[in-house]
Amino acid sequence: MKFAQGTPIGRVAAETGVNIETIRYYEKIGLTPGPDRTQGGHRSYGPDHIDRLAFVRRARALGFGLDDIRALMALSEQDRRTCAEVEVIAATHLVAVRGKIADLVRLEAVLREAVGRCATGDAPLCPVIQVLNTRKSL
Amino acid sequence: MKFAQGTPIGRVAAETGVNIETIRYYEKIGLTPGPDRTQGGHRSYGPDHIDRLAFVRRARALGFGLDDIRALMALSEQDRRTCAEVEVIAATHLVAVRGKIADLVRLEAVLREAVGRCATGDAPLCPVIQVLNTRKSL
DNA sequence: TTGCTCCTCACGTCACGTGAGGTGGC
DNA sequence: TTGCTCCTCACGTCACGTGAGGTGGC
Repeated sequence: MKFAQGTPIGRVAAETGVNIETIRYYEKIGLTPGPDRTQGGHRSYGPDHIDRLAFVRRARALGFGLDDIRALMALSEQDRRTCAEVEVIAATHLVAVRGKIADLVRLEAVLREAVGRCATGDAPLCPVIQVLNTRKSL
Repeated sequence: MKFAQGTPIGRVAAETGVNIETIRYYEKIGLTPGPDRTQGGHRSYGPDHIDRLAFVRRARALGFGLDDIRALMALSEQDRRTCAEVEVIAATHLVAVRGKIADLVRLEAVLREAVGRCATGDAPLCPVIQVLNTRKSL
């Protein structure tokens, strides 16, 4: 009576790359369904659960927020007519990612320049402190 | 007896670009010193306070964490021999910024490619969902 | 006097991670 | 039986933002 047992959470974590506590957190907030339990109360996962967690993990790796992921998971279970909605979510996220890149590239340039002047060592005042004391926008 | 009054928090917020609640938060965690108070208990800022808040704001705009900023502010008040320590903090942060940029650029490429295939409309399955269901690293 | 600004709490946000104290299962 | 894994619950993290309920100051 014990064949086809599910996978325990630790193994799921190792297979999906999602931390054990994070798996429980996703279940708690309703992002992923709660699995069956053993008689002792331990979680017992089936292949579907593992696929879902892997999906969430990849979506997180792509920077999607949990609300977006919730929507993406729902859409992924419907027919391909929903691709338009998926595209909206992904395209919006893409814009956000590009915005973050642009911001960081700007910071990088300012930091690189200031740190570079530190390295030359011939600045009268610390160039980094100077930048932080300079009254100009970003 | 009322000349040389300090600046109220609202004006400080407007001048420095730091939100009122954020100014109070910085004071609460000891990042910035608490200013004098009026008889009614209102905060009254002097030029030094305003300079400090502007410093914090620029450092935050460059992506420094509050602990780094605490250290940078302390160092900025010492002689220029501390530039080496400032440089370490800034250079470490620069490495982190570059790491984030690299991560985001990778995400951007994956998202752009998938969303691009959505736009052509001739994919059998939604390309974004496909990416999320594909078992490969990041 | 109006009403705009300021005050102090406390709780919410985002996506988890950490620890305490206790138990299942090979 | 050992000890590794799992359990729940509560609190911590980061850097704030929001709201409640009340008051100062021109």
